[in-house]
Amino acid sequence: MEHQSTSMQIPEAEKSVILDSITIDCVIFGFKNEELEVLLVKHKEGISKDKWGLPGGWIYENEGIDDAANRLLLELTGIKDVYLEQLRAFGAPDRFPLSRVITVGYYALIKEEDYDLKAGYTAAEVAWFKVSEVKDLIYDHQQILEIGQKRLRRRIKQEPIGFNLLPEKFTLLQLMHLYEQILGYEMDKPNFRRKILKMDLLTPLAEKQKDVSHRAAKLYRFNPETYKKLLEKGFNFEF
Amino acid sequence: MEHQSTSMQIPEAEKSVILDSITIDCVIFGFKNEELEVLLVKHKEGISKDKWGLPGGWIYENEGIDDAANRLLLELTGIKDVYLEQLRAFGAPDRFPLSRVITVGYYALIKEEDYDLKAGYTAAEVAWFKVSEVKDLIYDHQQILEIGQKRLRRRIKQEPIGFNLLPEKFTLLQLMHLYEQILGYEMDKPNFRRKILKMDLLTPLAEKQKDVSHRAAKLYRFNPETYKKLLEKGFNFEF
DNA sequence: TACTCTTATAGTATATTTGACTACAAGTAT
DNA sequence: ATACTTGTAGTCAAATATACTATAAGAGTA
Repeated sequence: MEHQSTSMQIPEAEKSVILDSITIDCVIFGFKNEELEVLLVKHKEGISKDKWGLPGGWIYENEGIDDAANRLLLELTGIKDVYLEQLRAFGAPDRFPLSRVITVGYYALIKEEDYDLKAGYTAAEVAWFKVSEVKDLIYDHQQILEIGQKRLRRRIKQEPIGFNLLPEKFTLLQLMHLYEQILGYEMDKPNFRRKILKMDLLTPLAEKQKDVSHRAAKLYRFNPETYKKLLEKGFNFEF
Repeated sequence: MEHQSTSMQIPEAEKSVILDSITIDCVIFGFKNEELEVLLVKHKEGISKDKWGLPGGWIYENEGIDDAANRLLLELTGIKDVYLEQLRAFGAPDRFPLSRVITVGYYALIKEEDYDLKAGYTAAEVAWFKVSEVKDLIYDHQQILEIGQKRLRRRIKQEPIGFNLLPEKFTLLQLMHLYEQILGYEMDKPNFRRKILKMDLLTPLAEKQKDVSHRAAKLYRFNPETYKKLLEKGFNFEF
C-alpha cells in the first residue's frame, strides 16, 4: 500500500507521525464454496490506482506493528477483532518503485460470513478472490500471498486452524475438503474421519445437515478445550 | 544495535544512505560441550556501551534485508557465508529507547569451530554464551533470542538442521544429545538410532571415535542428497 | 590376565497407527 | 420400489512407535 506516499491521502498534520520506510500488508484468507479465497483491495489513488493488492499501509510512530496491522485492516476493509499473525518482513531493495520501503506481512483466517466488507480510507473496493485465480497484484504482493499460503499449509498440519475458516457448525466432509483444498491432495474419507474423531477435538451436535439431496451428515463443532490440551503436548495433523 | 544512531560510528557521508527506523539483529546458534550457545557482541559505544546484545545494525538504502543481515554479521563478528533465515519483525513502539525503530530478526546455525571470531565495527567484543545462562540483553534482544529458540525447536522436528551445529563427523550419541538439548527431553538410545538410520540420512564412515575411555562409537557424516529427497516428500523428525 | 566399568549396538515383543479397502446405512430423486 | 448419492462402520495387513533386554567392544585397574 505504499502508493499512499504519493497519494494526497494523508493529511499534512499526520505525516510527521508516520514511519516512512515501513509498511504493513495483510493476507486474509477465507473459505467459500470449497475454495480458498483471499481478501484484496483496489487502490483509489497513487501510482497503483485501480490495481488490486493486499490491504495494508503505513505505521504510526507510536503504534506497535501488530496494532498497526489491525488498524489498517479495519480502516480498509471494515474487519476487526481478528487474530493476525505475522509472516515476516519483505525487504528487497526494489520491491516498491518510488522509494525504499520494507513491508511486514501478516496473515489471518476468517469466516467470511461473519464480516461485512466496507471499503474505506484509500481503498476504492474490497472483495474476495479465489486464491487460485489471483494474479498481477501490485509490487511484491503476489510473493507475500504465496508466503502466506505456504505458512497456512505448514500450520494446518500442526494446528487445527482450519476451524477458523469454517462456519460454527460443519460436517466432517466439509472439514476434509478444506484440508484437501489447502494441502492440495485427496484424502480417504473413512480414514480422515477416524483420525480426527479420535483426537476428540470435535463435539458432535444433535443436529444434522439440511437441504441436501442425499443422506444428511452429522454436524460438529470445534472443541477449544481439547485443542488447548493438544497444543501443549504437541500433535500432528497430517493426513 | 540501534545505539549506532547516537554513537559516532557512522561517517556523515554514509548516514544519508541508511534507513533510520529499521535494523537487523541476528541470533547465531552454536553447539559446544553438549550445550546450545548463542553469539553475542559487546557494544563499544552509544547508550548500550559495555552491554551485550545480538549482533545487528542498520540497513543501507540500496541493500536487501537478507544482504544487510549477512553484511552486519560479517562486520561485527567476522562470520560469513552462513545461511541466515528470517525470524520476523519486532516492532513494539517502545522497544528502543531513543527513537522508533523496528528490527528484523534473523537466525542461523553454525559449527563453532569453523569460524574465527573477530570483533569489528561497533563491537568491542564477540563471544559465545550458553543460551541457558544468557540474561539482561539490551532492548528486546532477550525476546528475539527466545523466538529464535522457539523456531529452532520447531524446525528441528521437521528438518535435519541439527547437522549444521555439529562437526563434519559425529557419533549417533552426539546427535541424540543435540536433539535432547534443543527439545528439552530425554530419548531412548536404541530407538533413536534405529529411526535415524532407517532414514538413510547418515553416511557411516570407516572411522571411529578416538581418545575415549570406553568402546569407541562409529562416526557418521550427514548425507545431503537424501536430505534433499526427504525435504521434497516431507518427513517428521520427532523422537 | 581377568575382572569391572562404560558406552555402543543388536534384538525382541507389544501396542498403536497407517493406508487401502469393503460393506452397509440413510436419505433423495425417479 | 429402485437407483443413486453420500455418510458411517468395520476389516486387515503393513508399518511404526515404545519400552525394554541382551550382548559387544573397548579402556582401566587389580
